[in-house]
Amino acid sequence: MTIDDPAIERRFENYLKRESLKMTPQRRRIFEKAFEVHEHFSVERMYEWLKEEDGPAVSRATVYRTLEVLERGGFIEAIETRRGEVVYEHVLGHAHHDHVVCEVCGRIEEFQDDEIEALQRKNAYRLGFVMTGHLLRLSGICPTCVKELQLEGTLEEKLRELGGPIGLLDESA
Amino acid sequence: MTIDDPAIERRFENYLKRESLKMTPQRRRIFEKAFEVHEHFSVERMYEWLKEEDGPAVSRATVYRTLEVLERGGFIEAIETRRGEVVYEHVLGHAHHDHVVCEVCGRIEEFQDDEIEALQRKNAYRLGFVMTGHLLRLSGICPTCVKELQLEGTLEEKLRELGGPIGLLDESA
DNA sequence: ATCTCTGCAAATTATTTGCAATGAT
DNA sequence: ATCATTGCAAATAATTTGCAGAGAT
Repeated sequence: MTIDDPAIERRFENYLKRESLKMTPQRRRIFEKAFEVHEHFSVERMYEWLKEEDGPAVSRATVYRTLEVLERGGFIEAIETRRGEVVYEHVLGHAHHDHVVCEVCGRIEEFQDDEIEALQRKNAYRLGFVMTGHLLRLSGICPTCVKELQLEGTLEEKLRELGGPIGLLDESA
Repeated sequence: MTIDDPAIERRFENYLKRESLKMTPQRRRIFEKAFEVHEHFSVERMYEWLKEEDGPAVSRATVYRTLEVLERGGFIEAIETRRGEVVYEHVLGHAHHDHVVCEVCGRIEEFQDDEIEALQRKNAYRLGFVMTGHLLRLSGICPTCVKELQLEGTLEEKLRELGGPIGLLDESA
């Protein structure tokens, strides 16, 4: 673990205690890995990591179960990349942020915008909702891919290949 | 179909032609149903609707395949409700909008905010991305559910039951 | 006539679950 | 000692796919 280690791990222990859950070697390994890496990870990747490195074995089922615990506790967050793909990232208590995902290479960047947050709350409130959370994910093409695509053809062609919505655009047959 | 029928259906036909796809009775049924209903629907629900009503039979596989075509064409949009649940809604060429989903009952409301859209674009641009789309989904508790929950207990208790992140909140053991 | 679609059933993929043994408090 | 957790393998659930026959242009 790289940042804030003992503090955050103690919180995890406290959390478990408070919820009458137990600290096990498996949970510790998963927790530590989640905070050690600085990438987004899927269930499968976490499972692979732990299998490669040595330490108490961790089954896939346990990874699923533990990530769920971590998510409930607010230690990690799930991000849905595109339909079907779920990746996680740890939360360090640092300010919340949202993501921009590159449609081409999958690269994920983060950003944070208080104005957007405020406007979201305003809109929920206007509809009578108590807002409890949000998911904001921008899709786009990252600087690197934009450059590459421009070498090969027009951006529009490429967007088309990516399966963009083009049915509503033209009136002509 | 209720709104703008012939026009939108002709667009669909054009789209198919342009992509060398064929108009089949199955595709027509699915398309028309998608624009007839004013609800969000899942693959399964669409399948059930078509099975109940009469007309040319449509298999589940075809529903999957056709909804994908419709999505690519921009005729419908997929919304991911919560992890795993995907529902669709038709697009009428009307302004884009986002959603607020009730955590308790699943009710979905829509809103639209140009300021948010502009800020999104700004953030993507700042990171060097060409923005191609976005997904914004607020979670919350709808007016009805808020009322019900207040009858039974504190909102906080209930949020806790819903599995809110509570691990990072308190420092104390 | 040609090339796409459809339905079916099998295959895949992702995730969940029952249960007996193990381990944490 | 008690009660939660683990691993396994079986069970689910959701979606995809191969293929032969049917259908659209």
